[in-house]
Amino acid sequence: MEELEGNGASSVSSNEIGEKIWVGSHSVRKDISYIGEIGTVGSGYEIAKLKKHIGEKLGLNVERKACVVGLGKLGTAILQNEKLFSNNFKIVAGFDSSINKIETLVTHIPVYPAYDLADIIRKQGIELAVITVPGHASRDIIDRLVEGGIRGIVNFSSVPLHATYKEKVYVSNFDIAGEFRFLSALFTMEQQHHG
Amino acid sequence: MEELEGNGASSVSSNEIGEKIWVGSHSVRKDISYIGEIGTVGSGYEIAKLKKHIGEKLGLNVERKACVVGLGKLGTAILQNEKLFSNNFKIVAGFDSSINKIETLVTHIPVYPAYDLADIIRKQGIELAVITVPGHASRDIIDRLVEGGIRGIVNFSSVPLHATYKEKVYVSNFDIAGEFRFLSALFTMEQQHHG
DNA sequence: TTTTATCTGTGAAATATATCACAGATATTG
DNA sequence: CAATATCTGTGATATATTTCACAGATAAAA
Ligand SMILES: NC(=O)c1ccc[n+]([C@@H]2O[C@H](COP(=O)([O-])OP(=O)(O)OC[C@H]3O[C@@H](n4cnc5c(N)ncnc54)[C@H](O)[C@@H]3O)[C@@H](O)[C@H]2O)c1
Ligand SMILES: NC(=O)c1ccc[n+]([C@@H]2O[C@H](COP(=O)([O-])OP(=O)(O)OC[C@H]3O[C@@H](n4cnc5c(N)ncnc54)[C@H](O)[C@@H]3O)[C@@H](O)[C@H]2O)c1
Repeated sequence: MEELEGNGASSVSSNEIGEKIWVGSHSVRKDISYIGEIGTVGSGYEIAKLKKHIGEKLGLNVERKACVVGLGKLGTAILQNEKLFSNNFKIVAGFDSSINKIETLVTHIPVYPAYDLADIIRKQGIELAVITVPGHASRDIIDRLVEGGIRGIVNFSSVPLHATYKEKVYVSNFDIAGEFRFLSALFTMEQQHHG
Repeated sequence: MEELEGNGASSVSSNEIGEKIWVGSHSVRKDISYIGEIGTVGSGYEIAKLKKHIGEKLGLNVERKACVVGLGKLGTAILQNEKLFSNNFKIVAGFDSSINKIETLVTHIPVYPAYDLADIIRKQGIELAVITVPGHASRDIIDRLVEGGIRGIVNFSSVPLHATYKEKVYVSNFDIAGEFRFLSALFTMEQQHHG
């Protein structure tokens, strides 16, 4: 979108969108239609209008606060990469159980001891978290995140986490080793089908 | 599985598996049945046998080589975390375009300049790659990985990559910001449905 | 052995998702 | 203005995935 706007275009067709994201124009139209009739027959979708509508429906226009739990190698890499986050997500806190880590880490983002987790999340209204603690600690961490009222979690620890639907907390598991297994399975199955 | 074996159990029912991974016992049975009839009515699945069968069908018993492209913060975190990888995945190489990075990085895993990418992958038979270069470079990197005969890619760069089906290369995109957007969308939609 | 409990494998039914096809509205061209 | 090209929104169709229900096999108990 930004790319197209940069090129001076002010509207875009379902076909163009489809090509960009590798899906059929049918699907693009159908998906967009779920959030309302906002296209113009003959010319397509007005980009600014489309972005506004999607943003409103999906709550992407409001700024949301995020935190990182577990400031090891991976956690600090993410913490220090806030430029990666689009302007509606802000990492406002880091947590670790090791006081040593907290005291030695140099970053302009406030870092706290992990026992304050639930409290700080609640007080600051943090809605999103990235978990980068060792696997054995992740179960405990998610419980406390939920206790603090977290809404969404990206879990990098090697043990897959399931948030209970009842508590309305959504979690995505990012597991490199698991993904490697999945990818291997894909291409071995392909080979077994004779390739 | 290992957990259950540790407890002395030698077989497991679809029900028990389902509880562990939060899916219905129906689904467990159906999925397992796709790779053959290996269960025993009345007592369930013999764990050792089950693991062997799944491993063979999905190619998880053979050791596969992996590499990391882009040795920045994120890339080195992954490179230095090889304990994270189960014993059938081995990171055998790292790549970066900056000679400086390559020379200063301390690790026991060999690191190479990025222009050798395709060659080294082919010669060493590397099948899997993790991309952790800045977004603008990822398109080029994937082309060269494919050229070198890569089979699977986990892409951390912020631009989503699609491997062409024709070339039979599978890619998974791990995008934290994107996942945050997705999670936000989930819980805002829930709120709009009145919660 | 007989009875009862357990558990798999799978056809069938129910859902969900993706794809298609086209009426009808707008834009563009001459 | 008329004719043609473009493009959306959506009902209908097709495909895929989940869930269900149960026959029939094995194990355990009596
Ligand atoms: N750091 C994170 O937490 C994080 C999280 C999610 C995604 N990402 C994404 O991962 C990527 C890397 O993040 P980072 O924080 O490690 O950045 P970084 O700048 O620390 O590292 C990037 C590395 O890639 C190397 N590089 C650049 N061009 C290259 C090329 N053509 N070939 C080979 N190597 C090349 C650079 O020399 C550098 O070492 C970015 O796209 C970022 O958006 C980062
Ligand atoms: N490093 C990677 O590339 C990578 C990739 C994928 C997944 N992971 C997973 O991410 C997790 C972290 O990886 P890492 O390499 O950063 O490990 P790490 O050991 O460098 O960091 C773990 C950090 O978590 C902290 N911690 C431990 N228990 C805690 C608790 N109860 N509360 C708060 N903080 C606690 C530790 O003090 C440490 O700083 C691991 O589960 C790993 O399997 C890592």
